[in-house]
Amino acid sequence: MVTLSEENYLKAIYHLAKQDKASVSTNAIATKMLTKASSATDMIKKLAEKGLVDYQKYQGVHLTEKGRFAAVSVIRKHRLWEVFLVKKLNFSWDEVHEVAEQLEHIKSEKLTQQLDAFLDHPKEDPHGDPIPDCEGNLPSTQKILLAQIERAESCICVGVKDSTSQFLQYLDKHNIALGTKIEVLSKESFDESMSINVKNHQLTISKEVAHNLFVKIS
Amino acid sequence: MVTLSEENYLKAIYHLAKQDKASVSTNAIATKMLTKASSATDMIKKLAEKGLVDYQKYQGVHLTEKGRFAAVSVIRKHRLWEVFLVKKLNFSWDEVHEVAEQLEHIKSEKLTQQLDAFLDHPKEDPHGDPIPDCEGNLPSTQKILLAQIERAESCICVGVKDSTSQFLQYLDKHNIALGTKIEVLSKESFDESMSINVKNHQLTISKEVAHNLFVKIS
DNA sequence: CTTAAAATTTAGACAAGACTAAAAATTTAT
DNA sequence: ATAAATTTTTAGTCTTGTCTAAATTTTAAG
Repeated sequence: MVTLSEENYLKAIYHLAKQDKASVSTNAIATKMLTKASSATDMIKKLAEKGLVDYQKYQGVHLTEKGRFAAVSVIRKHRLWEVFLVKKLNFSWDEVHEVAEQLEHIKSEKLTQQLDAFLDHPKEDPHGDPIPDCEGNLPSTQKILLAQIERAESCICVGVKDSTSQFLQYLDKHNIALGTKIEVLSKESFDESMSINVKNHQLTISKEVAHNLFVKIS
Repeated sequence: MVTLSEENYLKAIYHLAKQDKASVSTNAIATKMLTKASSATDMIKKLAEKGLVDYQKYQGVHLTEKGRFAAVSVIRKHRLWEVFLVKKLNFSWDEVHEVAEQLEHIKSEKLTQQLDAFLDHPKEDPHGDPIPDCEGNLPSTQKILLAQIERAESCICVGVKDSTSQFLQYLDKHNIALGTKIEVLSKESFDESMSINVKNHQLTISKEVAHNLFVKIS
C-alpha cells in the first residue's frame, strides 16, 4: 500500500527525472514538495524500503520500475479527472488542477477504468499533456517550445508547460487555446520576445510566454 | 479546516444521533468507528475544541449546528458520488459504498455543485437514501420497515437499511430493486418470517430481511 | 590537493490519530 | 445505600510525516 504522501513524492520524482536521465537530488525533491531536505531524506528512505526507488546515500534517487508505474498511475488518474472536470462539469482549464490533486489519490481500479471509458479514452488532458494508458505507457509526443522557433513559421498550440491559472488566464485573454494556429512573424534577438499572429490579431509575447507554450509545426 | 478523520467521526455521530434524540455515547462512537473508547474520547475533545460537538465529560456528545452541517455535507457528497457511479460509470448498487467513502472527502464547493447539476439534482442515492440539499436540508421520508407490516398488503420497495453487498446481492438474486412492488401474503408469528410475492414469484423472507427493507404502502 | 561552500543526512522534537493499561466516574444490582 | 459492573477518561506509547539544528559527505575553488 502506497500512502498519499508517498504518491506525491513519487510524482515529484517522476517529473524531475523526466528532464534528464540523471538521478534526482534530495534538494530538488524538497524544493518541488515545498518541504525541507531532511523531510525529503526521511521519505526517500521509506520509498527505498518499499522498493519504489533506488537510493544510495548522498547520491540521489532513481525510480524503480515499480515506482515509475505507481507514479504514472497517479498521473493517469490526475489527467483523466481533469478531462472529466472540463468536459462534463464545465470547469475551465485553469480551475482543474487543485481538485485533480485530490481526486488522483482515489484508489479503485474499476473507477479509473470506467472513467476512462466514460470519457471515450481521451489521449490528452485539457492542457495538452498525454494520458498514460493503464499499463503505464505514455505516447511519445513531438512537441517543441514556441521559443525554439527561430524564423517566420506557422505552428499549432498543443500544450502548456506552466499550468498555473495566471498563465492559463493570460492565454484565454489572448484567445490562445489547444489547437489554436499561431503564426510566428518575427523574433527579437535582444529580449527573445516574439511577434505572432493569432486569429488575425497581432500580438507581442515575452520570452516567458514563449518558453511555456508547446507547439507543433503545421 | 475539518480533517478526514474528523469528518468520519462527525458522520458516525450523525448516524447514531438520528435514532433517538439523546446524546451519543463514547462507546457507541468507538464501536461504529471500529476503534477504542480512548481514541473516541481523544477525537471528541478535538471536535469539541473546534465547536463541532457539545461535550461534557462522561455525558456523551451532541452535534452543534456547525457539526451537523459538516456531517450532512459529507453525506450529501457520498450519496451524489454513489449516484454518479451507478448512473454514469455502470457500478452496481453493491459496489459503490467503498469508493464513495473516499470520494466524499474531496473538498471543492464547485465540484459538488456541478456534480449535482450533471446528475440532474437527484433526490435519492442508489439505495433509496435521501440526498441533502446544499443547505443541509433532508426531505423527510415516509418509509417504514417491511417488518412493520402486519397484514396482507401491497407495498413498494423504497430503500434498504443494511447496504452491505451481501444483502444487496441477496435482493438482486430475488429481483428486488428500488421501485419493485412487494405483496405481503402472510406473516408467521413464530419467527417473524414473511411470505411475499415479487414479480409473480412467491418467496419466503426471514425476519432479518424484513427488518432491512424500507417500503411505502402503495 | 586542500579548504570552503553546498548538499545531504542524522538526531531529537512535535502534532495527529491510534493503542494499552490503569484510574475515575457513572450506572446497576442487591 | 452501598458494592459491583460498566463506561469513560487519563497517562503514556507508537507511527507517520514534518521540523530545526548539528554533523557529515560531496563538490567546487583556489
